[in-house]
Amino acid sequence: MTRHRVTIADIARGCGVSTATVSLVLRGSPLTATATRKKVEAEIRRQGYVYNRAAANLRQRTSSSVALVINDLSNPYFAEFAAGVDETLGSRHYVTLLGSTNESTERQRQVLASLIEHAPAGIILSPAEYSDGERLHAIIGAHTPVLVFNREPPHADWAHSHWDYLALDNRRGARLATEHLLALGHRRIAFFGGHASSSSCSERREGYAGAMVHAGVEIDAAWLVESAPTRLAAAQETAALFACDRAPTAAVCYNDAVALGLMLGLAAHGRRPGRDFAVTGFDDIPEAAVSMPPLTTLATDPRARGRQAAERILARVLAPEADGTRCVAPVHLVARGSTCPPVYD
Amino acid sequence: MTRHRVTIADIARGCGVSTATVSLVLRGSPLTATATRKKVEAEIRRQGYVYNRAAANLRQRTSSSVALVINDLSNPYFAEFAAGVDETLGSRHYVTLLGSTNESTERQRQVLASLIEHAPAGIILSPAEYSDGERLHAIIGAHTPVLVFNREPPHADWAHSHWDYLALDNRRGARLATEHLLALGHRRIAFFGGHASSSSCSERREGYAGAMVHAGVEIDAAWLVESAPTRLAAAQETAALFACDRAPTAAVCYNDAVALGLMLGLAAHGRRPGRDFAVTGFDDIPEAAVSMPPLTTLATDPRARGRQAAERILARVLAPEADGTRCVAPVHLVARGSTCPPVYD
DNA sequence: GATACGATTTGGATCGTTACAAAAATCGAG
DNA sequence: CTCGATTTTTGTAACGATCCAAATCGTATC
Repeated sequence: MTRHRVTIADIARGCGVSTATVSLVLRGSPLTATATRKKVEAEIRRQGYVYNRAAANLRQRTSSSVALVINDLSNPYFAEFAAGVDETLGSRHYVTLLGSTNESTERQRQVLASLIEHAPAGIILSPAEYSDGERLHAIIGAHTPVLVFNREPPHADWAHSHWDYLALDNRRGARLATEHLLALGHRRIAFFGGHASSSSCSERREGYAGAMVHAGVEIDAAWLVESAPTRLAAAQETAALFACDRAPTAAVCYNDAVALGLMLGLAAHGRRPGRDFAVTGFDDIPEAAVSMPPLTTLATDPRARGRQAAERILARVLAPEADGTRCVAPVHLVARGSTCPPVYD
Repeated sequence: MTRHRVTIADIARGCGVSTATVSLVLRGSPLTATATRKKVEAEIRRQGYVYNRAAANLRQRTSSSVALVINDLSNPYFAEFAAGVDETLGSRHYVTLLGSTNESTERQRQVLASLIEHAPAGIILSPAEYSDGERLHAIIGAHTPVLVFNREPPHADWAHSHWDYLALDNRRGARLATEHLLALGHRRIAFFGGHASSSSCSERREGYAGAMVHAGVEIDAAWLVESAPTRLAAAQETAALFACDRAPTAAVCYNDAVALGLMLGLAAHGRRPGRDFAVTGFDDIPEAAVSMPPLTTLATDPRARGRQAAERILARVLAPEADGTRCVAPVHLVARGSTCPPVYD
């Protein structure tokens, strides 16, 4: 256990060739004679040599890692995203450097500073809430390609940076959900949950408002309810929906967690979601399909988003000078039991 | 963007000192005069230098990373575990190398081989199902400390290896759940879900059987039902419970996913969990608290387990020669609405 | 003003690998 | 056999940091 790590020098010595030759064999170069290659490979197995990629990266001024910084790993949506990222990076022989920030910008700063010292080829960043674009630039610098996922931090000067952006089609998703409810006959539709200051929430609100305006329905200010994007916070805000005169008969929720929380809250208020109140979510987390009632929501396929993010950052690594691109991933409505025609009190 | 990476040589040149001095400043050595330190620090900021930890690690023959290999990242339980690991590693200035295997031993082999080339200081491994201990040893070799989490692969020669092991107290957990049901008056109690070949499932079955025997209740073979440990598979196996004469009135489930699946399946069979059939889970995933009815289960605090795993692997890195240790983490019963007294048909 | 001693600074070798240019080995043709 | 053209192989200088021994700098002491 104490023996030093086996190096190519040990292999070279062990079978009477130079380190350069061993290196060629390791990289499968066609420059080596078959006989020597066989000999070297045998010695490698005999001594249990393992390649030191860090040394190779240093010499070649390359990197074989990509950093993945996630704001909330305990959210199944992001966990699934991370799995997708790792899947694609792994298949391209990159390794994933993980950092989770728990939605703390301070921790995000530390995590990024630490990861950058490992010289990742690129960074996939799902920013913590309230992140600031300028500040992120200052921490990361201009040398590492970045793909920002999901949220758009304010003050990010996209025009002049080379950062890429990947997000969901929040507007269209919320519009689809709203149109679905309108088609069922609802007119008093709330937009429930999320922090309006976040880009994803405001985009979803825009989609919702767009559909309402298009249908000629005026939005009552009391129908816009904020909450932290968690189940618990959402459940606690339920009462706010019924505080006004023209109480809504349906709600477009910020995401599935909020929708599930709202359904719990409704039960506590004696209303049955899917029977006398309609609810939609956003994300289609696994739980949505099996909740009671099953949740009508917008599928976003986080694992596919993860794969996509990995593809894009690797593409960017190969073409660092290209302008930053913005990509909006499609979402599609999955209608389930949580939506029903309106029932008025 | 094309400019080469700034190195300590650039800093040294930029303020007329040697690279050795810059290195001392970077490491906060007390050997440097205050004036030069100030000068060097200013130059570092001016040029936007970032430390290259890979180069330092190479020279020092150290490592500042720990590999985390997870069998199923999309399972919230493991995602939470990963978040705990990363939290502790980050606070100790280590970086997490992530690898997810999706329960495939083949992918696990690739992932481990790739991660080892990055010379992690240690590996935290939650093995894919059907992993083999000997094979894992062959892939990883004897030089990297390993902490195995959650599952115990067969053929692992713990006595002679230095590998550590961290698991949940599966036996006690299942015993607590079973005793809880017995105390409610149940006698016909099933053990539902999981693959009996896995170590965690067989341990839980032992705990269940122990409690039953202790209470003087004989177990009907028809009460032992296997299923893949997913919600869907569990829901589909529900019928198997009611195929026998003496149908059970309660079930101890392999884990929460299985329990939630069973509750769905029960509803489809016209039985109401928590009213006329009692169900317990294992893990206490966030969803358990908010399902309908809320699930009685065993809390294992996966984030704390993650922190614990990180602590232990770092301790092992400092003392590589010590014997491998086995540690069993406590679990505790959380009684909720899914358990009720028995109702016979 | 020479000496000594602690406080700072520094050249140069080194970690494990690869790039490059040049050397050595091999081979077929004349 | 010799010669030129291929194949193979190899010495050596990097990559960016750190270690170590030795050099340099003050400045207090006699």
